Amino acid sequence: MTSPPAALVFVVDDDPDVRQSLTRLLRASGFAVEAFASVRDFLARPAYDGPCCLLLDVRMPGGTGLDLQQALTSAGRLVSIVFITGHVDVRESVQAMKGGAVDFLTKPVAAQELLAAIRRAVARTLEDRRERARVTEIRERIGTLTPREAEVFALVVTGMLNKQIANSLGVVEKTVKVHRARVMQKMRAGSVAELVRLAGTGGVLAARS
Amino acid sequence: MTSPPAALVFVVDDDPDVRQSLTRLLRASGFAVEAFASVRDFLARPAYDGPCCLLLDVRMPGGTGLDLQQALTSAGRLVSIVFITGHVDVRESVQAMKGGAVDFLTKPVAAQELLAAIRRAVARTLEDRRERARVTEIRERIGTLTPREAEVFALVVTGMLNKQIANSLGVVEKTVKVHRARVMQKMRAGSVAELVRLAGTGGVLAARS
DNA sequence: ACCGAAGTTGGGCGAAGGTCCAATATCGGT
DNA sequence: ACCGATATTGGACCTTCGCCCAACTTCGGT
Repeated sequence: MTSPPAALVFVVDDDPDVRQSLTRLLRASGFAVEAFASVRDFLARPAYDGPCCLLLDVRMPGGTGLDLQQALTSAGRLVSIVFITGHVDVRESVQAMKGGAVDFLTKPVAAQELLAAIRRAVARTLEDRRERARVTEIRERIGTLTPREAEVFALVVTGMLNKQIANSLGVVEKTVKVHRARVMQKMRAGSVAELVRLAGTGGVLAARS
Repeated sequence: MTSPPAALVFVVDDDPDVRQSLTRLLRASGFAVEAFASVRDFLARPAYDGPCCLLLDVRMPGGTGLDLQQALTSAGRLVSIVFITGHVDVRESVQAMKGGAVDFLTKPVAAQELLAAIRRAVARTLEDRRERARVTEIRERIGTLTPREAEVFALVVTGMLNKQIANSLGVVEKTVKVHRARVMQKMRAGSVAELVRLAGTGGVLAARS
């Protein structure tokens, strides 16, 4: 479709012929491709942070695709996965899907089906990473708050008035104002509404008042 | 575990023997069970809003389990599903999992595995329904807002000041105050923070200021 | 023609929030 | 012992908000 490579697809399969044909198909469809013969080889490659996805054989000597899926999840490496398998094993497919796989296809794979799955996987990778980037950004801002500021922050997003917060913390209202102002600065919030939203996506859950 | 039935499990399978044995197993484990021979029979039963889940055979004459899954989703009937199948079909399992199934088991099923899946399904049913109930409640409150109030509502959760909202709507600040007060009443929000959270779970997405 | 809901505007008052100014005490690290 | 970060408090000033009172217009249904 597009002239420049739409995304990078990592193909991991122990069968050279399969790698060959998958690579050809994907390249013909405008994707960049890097093929690996084993999970080990793939993990040796430095993480890629552009648009990409993983096309993964399930059963391979020296580390299965499901293991790799687990490993990537644990390591926090967000790469959406499309599985391909030559063996008919429902248990494996279910585990893969539970683990967040985008799709789980059986050989022989219809080209259109594969390409559609790949595109969805690339899109999901991007979306997941965007989301995580947002959360990380907010968490970092929260990290710059002093303990006291963090307390005030948590109470402000609860909807408490400065006076109430002051009572709750055992200090004077004026002090709360100072902390509050600093919180707004550090969190780069222009309003309480924004602050509440930041708290939400940042994981600072406000208890019901 | 518990003496009173923990939950109601709907078993749908065309094989009488399977229904029999599943029913026996589940009852022995403290679940209440209702068994049906077909999708049609199950759909004839009025919806149950207590803790429950669906134990569903995939292939049956007169409507497959996957069809039922689709139908329930479309109808907005939240019942988590555990599939059981006698046929090894990866495509079916993947579709089921994509459709939100809790698990997809193959015959013969290990009792412990089945029970664990059932418990997870019941828990998810409850959780999903609680979540939907919350959203519905909030949507209903939003529904009581007049058009103008809804506009003010949307702008307030953006973090705009009354004065800015007034300019944006071409009215005087005083008017905005009136609408705003009514919004707080109708939405039963005690603070802007609460209002923002209500807007979030209610689907009123505040554009970035 | 009448009535109620919705939208609008007015005044005034007290509470709350934001922003300047400046000051003090404590604690940990240099 | 000194310094910077943190936490604390004070005052003054202005803005903003929430809530009380009341009033007017428009629109749609009875």
